[in-house]
Amino acid sequence: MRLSEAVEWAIHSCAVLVSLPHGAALPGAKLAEFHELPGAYLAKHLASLARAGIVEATVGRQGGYRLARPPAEITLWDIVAAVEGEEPLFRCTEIRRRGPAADRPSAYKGPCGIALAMRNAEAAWRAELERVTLADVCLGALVNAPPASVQRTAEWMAAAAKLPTA
Amino acid sequence: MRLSEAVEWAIHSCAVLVSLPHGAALPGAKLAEFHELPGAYLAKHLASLARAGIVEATVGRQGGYRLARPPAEITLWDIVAAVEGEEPLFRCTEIRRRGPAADRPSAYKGPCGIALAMRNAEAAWRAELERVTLADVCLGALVNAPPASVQRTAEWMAAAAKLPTA
DNA sequence: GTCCCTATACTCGGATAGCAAGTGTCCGAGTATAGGCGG
DNA sequence: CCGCCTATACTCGGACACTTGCTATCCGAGTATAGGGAC
Repeated sequence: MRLSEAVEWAIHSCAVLVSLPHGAALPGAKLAEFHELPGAYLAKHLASLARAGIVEATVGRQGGYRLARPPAEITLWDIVAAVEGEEPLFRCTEIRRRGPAADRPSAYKGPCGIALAMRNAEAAWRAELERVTLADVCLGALVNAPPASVQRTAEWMAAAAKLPTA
Repeated sequence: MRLSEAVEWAIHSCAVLVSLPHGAALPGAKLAEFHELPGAYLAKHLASLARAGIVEATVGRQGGYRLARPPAEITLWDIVAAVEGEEPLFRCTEIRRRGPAADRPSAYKGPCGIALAMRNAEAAWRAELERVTLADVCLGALVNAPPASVQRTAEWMAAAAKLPTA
């Protein structure tokens, strides 16, 4: 079992959008070009991010994507949940209520202990993802990334971004 | 994204094996019958548990499965890892090193911050699963399960288990 | 009665199909701009 | 010269094929037992 590759793409794409000038927009095709990703497929997931209210999409000639909230208010969990869905990793099918030793369904009061434990573990995972914001990862990237890459990113962004009508 | 249904089967099956008399064995077919599971498919995953050293498999007429360790020394993570594999949920493909703004690969010193954050979250998930042992869930089940079900389980087990040659 | 041998019945394990979900792609609906035309 | 209108180019969003991995199944390799026969 593994997370969809699109999760990585979505997080990196959001990180790129952080350095977008306020009010500007960046087309999905440019966003895909920045990481050499398949544009059409990335667009599919950018749409998911838009539905989740993480990014805003504006159509038309000057259109594109921009963050819908400040980076400090977007957590990694928000992005993961938008791309993968909020459904839990573990789904209890209540097999304990089946088989030769099963009692009538109404006799099972509390939830299945195994499902509970799995749910707790998922909650810990989710809590850790909620603790990290987009601002955090961008700050870390800005410190660790090669200076030349930061420079080129700024230049590329200036050329690719669609500035608002001033 | 969701975990394989076999994870639930494996945990419940191990929980059943806890109440097996010491030295006895329970065939995979019986184990499947207890939860009305597809026997052939469950066998596939029981083999995984055996490879991981969680259960022992003995072949032959009196053969079957038994736990390889005391229930208190088997964690939920052990079972999940055995069934799903130890590969991380999130796999970083280093897309930051690609595209127009990328620097030469050797310029990227530390690991990708996003991958690090995802890995931390997974570690929290794993830690929570390692905190819960098979003994824990069985104790909880024994308390919460309907008494009639516990009774029937004991009877069924007495009939299905293959006792060691005394 | 005791021992040995053989046939049997039962076990697990890996190799083989079917299906759902993730992956990848395309085209249509909609909008802000750019240019041409009229006043 | 200025304003309006139209055609254009560009955007996103949802509908359509393809590949990977989970789901399900079967048959073969191997072993402890049970029974029969010989001593």
